[in-house]
Amino acid sequence: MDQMIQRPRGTRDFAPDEMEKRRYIESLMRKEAEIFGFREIATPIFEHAELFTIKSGPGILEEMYAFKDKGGRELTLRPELTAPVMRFFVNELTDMPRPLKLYYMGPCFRYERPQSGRFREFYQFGAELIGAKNPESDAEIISLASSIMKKIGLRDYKVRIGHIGILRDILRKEGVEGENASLILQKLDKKMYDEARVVMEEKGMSEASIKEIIGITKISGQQSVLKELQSFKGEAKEYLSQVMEILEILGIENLLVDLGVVRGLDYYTGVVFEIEVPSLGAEKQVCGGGSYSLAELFGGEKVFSTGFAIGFDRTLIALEKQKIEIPKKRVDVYVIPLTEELRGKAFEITARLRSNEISTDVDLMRRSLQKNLKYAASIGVRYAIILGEREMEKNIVLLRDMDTGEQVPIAITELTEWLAHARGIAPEAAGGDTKKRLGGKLSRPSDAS
RNA sequence: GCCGGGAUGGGGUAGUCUGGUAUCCUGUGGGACUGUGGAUCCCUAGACCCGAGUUCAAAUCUCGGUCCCGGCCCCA
Repeated sequence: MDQMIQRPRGTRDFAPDEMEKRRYIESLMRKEAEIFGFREIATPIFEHAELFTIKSGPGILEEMYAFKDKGGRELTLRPELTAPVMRFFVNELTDMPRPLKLYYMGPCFRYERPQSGRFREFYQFGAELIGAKNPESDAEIISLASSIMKKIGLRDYKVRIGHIGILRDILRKEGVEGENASLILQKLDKKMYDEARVVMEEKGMSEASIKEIIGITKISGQQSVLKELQSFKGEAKEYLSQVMEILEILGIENLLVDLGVVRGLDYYTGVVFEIEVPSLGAEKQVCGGGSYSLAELFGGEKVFSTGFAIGFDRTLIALEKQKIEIPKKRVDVYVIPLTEELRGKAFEITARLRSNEISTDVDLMRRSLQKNLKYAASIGVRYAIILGEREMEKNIVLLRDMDTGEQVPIAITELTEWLAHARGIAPEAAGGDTKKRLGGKLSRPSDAS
């Protein structure tokens, strides 16, 4: 016991109940992405560290699981998925028809201090739409992200949409670009207006522009707030209006224009958005995205893209807080032989049911009937099949409905067919009247999955 | 990197202040029970996060570490 090996800090094990829930939510996300015409891709768990330092600077090495392999290569476990996807695109997918609509799901790793909704190994679900730069593409991406949230049953989420170009344009007019602009945007993102003001003054910006910028970042509300931007009539404003219009036509809910959404990253070029669940507290952001231009950083031509990444674990926490119901998976049948001699018969029946896609468990502990029934109940099986010598002489078994306790004899030859009906599986060998024959004898659960 | 709260069988807990044989619930395995109580009763196994120190004696006190929870910093 003392020598038990602990799981590394910030990682998790997932028990069957939890995996069932995770896979279920994941499948809803995938399904939605595919309904939108996105196709799945996967990239390696580790990459050259350079892939990420190019984009974010050498400072992030501190926050990555970076290591040298036996060939002396500087590698790292991937801290996110946008860069790998763009590398993949530049390397091998540039000749695919545009726009490319890709989605992905997988583990990422960051060497950070774990806290609520924050782990060292965490999962991201994301999508990228590559090769288009127009309002409808941004709307498509935002639409997918919010549709996923809706589909999985999340309530109380807000989609905050901004446009980083509006702020960048004003800064550019004042001659502030690159690093300096990023510094200011970072402060604004955290709503540290006083500090942002100090920096802007240092960079020699006019009082009017400073006031305007701070004013703009505070603008948030329905689409109509865009009208408040009267003094500013840039392309960006028009672009954002169009995005909002399309989203409205698409019927997307919980939208909020919020020009304070900044995302302090250099490569974001236009529309940026976040989805947050306020009840989550400090780690309330469950999704972030926007349009960007990264391909040229990895040696490709300049290609505009737009995408998002959902923090899968946080999203799950949000769903758990609102006590969402996940359909429970059940094993259909548990086969119990009453004597040693019947064990072979039990496996025979088990194999036949399994080959007909009826999920079947069989006694592997040589337990008594009572213990077996108890076990069957505790694992939540739907039907128990009891094999006894008396019935076997007549080639029948006892079929027990574990929910109701009802028990009926049934011919072995009819077992598969009957269960297939009860489960809602279309039986191969038609025989549709079997259902009619036996239908009244056992109540059939309505939640057949 | 910083601040706070924690860690006792698989899960949940009592005991810790005030040092002395570790409590209860639940779950696991088995039995009563050899063909039908998913009930009941019984039995078995199973823990003081790790290391050092103080002490006749440490789950308990001291120090160091690990991990968990929450909050900062950060969040590509």
